[in-house]
Amino acid sequence: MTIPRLLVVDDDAEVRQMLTQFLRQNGAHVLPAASEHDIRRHMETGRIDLILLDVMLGDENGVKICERLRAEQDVPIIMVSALSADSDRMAGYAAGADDYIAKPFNTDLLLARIKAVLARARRSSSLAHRRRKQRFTFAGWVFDAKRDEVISPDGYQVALSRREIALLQVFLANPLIPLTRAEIAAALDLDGDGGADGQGRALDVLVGRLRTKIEADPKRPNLLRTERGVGYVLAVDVRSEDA
Amino acid sequence: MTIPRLLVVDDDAEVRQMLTQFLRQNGAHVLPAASEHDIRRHMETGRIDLILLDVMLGDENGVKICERLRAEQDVPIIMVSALSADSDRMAGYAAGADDYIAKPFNTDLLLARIKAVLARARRSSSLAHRRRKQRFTFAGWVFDAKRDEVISPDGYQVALSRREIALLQVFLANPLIPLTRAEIAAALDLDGDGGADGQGRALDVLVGRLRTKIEADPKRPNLLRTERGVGYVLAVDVRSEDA
DNA sequence: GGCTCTTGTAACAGGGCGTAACAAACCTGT
DNA sequence: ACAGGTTTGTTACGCCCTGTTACAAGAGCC
Repeated sequence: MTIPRLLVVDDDAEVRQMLTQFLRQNGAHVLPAASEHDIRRHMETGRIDLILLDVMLGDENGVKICERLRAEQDVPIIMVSALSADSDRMAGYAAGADDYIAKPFNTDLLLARIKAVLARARRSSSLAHRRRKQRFTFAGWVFDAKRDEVISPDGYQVALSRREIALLQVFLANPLIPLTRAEIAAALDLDGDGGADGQGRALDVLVGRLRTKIEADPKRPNLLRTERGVGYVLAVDVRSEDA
Repeated sequence: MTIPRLLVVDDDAEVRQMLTQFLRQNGAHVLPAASEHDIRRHMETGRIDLILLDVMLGDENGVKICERLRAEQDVPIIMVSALSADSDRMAGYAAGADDYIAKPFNTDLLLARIKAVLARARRSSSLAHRRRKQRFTFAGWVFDAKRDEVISPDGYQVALSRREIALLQVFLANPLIPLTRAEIAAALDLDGDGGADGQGRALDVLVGRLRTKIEADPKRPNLLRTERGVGYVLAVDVRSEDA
C-alpha cells in the first residue's frame, strides 16, 4: 500500500551507501543497517517489507542472523554474499533465505529478484497485511490507516500530508517510548540527522507542522513532546483496533 | 507436512528422467511433463505445489509459459535454463518465476531451493488458486474483462475509453502494489516518462481522467492513490473470478 | 546574568502533480 | 472521401508538498 521498505544490511559503509542510493532511485524506502542490533531496532520501529542481508558482517554471522530472524518473524530475506560456492548457497537457503545472490551482482538483476520476492510475499499475504492494525485512537483523536485520515476529538477531519502521516505512524507504533532523531529519521527515510549536525532540520520542521495540526496548543505540545537532546515522544497511550 | 507434488517440465527425456528420479528419491511426488499442454493437463487433474520449468522446450518458450501460468494461477515456479546471462535471469524473474537456476546445477542446491520456495509458499498458507480472471470487483465496482465494461457500485454502467481500460487493467493486475510511472508507462506503451523529465505528462492526465470516472470524489482519490515521487497505487484489494 | 547548545518556526525555493484547454489523431456512418 | 464526434497526447499554469536556511526563543550550565 505504501512504498516498499527495505532494510539493507552490510557492514561495509561504501557498499551500504551504494545500495541505498540505487534502491532509493528505484522507488524504495531504504533503511541502512550494519548489525543485527540495527536490524532489530528497525524492526521494532516500523514495518519492514524485505531484508537484504550481507553474509559477512564483521564478527557477526549473517546465516545465523537469518536463522534467528526467520524463527521469530516472517519477513522475506535475500542474502547477499561474496561466497558463491554451492555449499554457501545451501547454507543460506537452509537458514530460511528467500533468495541468495553472489557478489558481485548486476544491480538490475538484484532489482528483479527483489521485486520477485516482494511480489510473491504480497501476492500470498495481502490478507496478512490487511490484518495490521487499521485504526488508532489516542487522546480523542482517531487515525484511520486505511484511508490515511485523521479525525480530531471534536469530529473535524484534518488533512495530513504523506510525510506527516508517515511520521504519525511511527509514533503510533511506539507510543510512550522516546524515539531518537536518528531512529525517526531512519524510519522516514530521511537522510540527514538534525540537531547536533549542521545539516538537516527537516525532522524538526516536520514535527512542527504535525504539531500545528494535531496539538490543541502547538506552543505547548501535549502529544508530541520534545525529549531534549534525544528526540521526541508520543506522550499518550494509543489504542489500536483492526479495521 | 504432506508430500510435495512437483511438476518437472523438460523436453529432454533424459534430463526429465534424471530429475524425476532424483527428486523422488528425496521424497517428492513427481509428475513429468514435456510441454505446456502437459502442464495444463496436470494442473487440471490435481494439485501442484511447484513447477520446475525448463526454459527451452523445443519450439515452446518457457518464459512465455511462465508468464501465462502466473497470470492465471498462483503456483510457485522455478525456472531452469542453460542460459545463465543476467538478461536471461531477469526475463525469468520478470515473467514471475520464483527462482531461476542455471544448468548445470548442483542437485543438492536445487533441492535446497525447492525447499526454500515450498517453505515460503506453505508459510504464507496459499489462498485459493486463482483461475483465469474475467471479472474483477473492487470497492463495489465491477469490471468485466470480457465486455470491457465497468459498472459502478450503484449499478450504473460507465463508459471507459480504451486507454482508460488498459490503465485500469494494469492496476487490477497489481492491487495494493505501488507502480512506478515507468512501469505503468511501459505497460501502456507510453513513450515519455513524466514527472521530472521534460516530456510526457500523458500518464498524469490519463490517471486524472480515469479518476473522474471512477472516484467518488476525484479531488481526494481513495482508489487510485498517488505515491509522490514514485507513481500510483490501487489502494483497495481486488477480487477476481473466472467468467 | 552571560554563554552555548538545542529546538521552534517563518520564509523560501524547487519540484511533483492535477487539470483546463488545445490540437492532433482516430472513428464511424454516410 | 467527408463531417462530426470522440479519444488521446501536449502544454501551460498554479497549487501543494517538502527540505533548507536563517534567525529567534529556550534550556541548561557556569
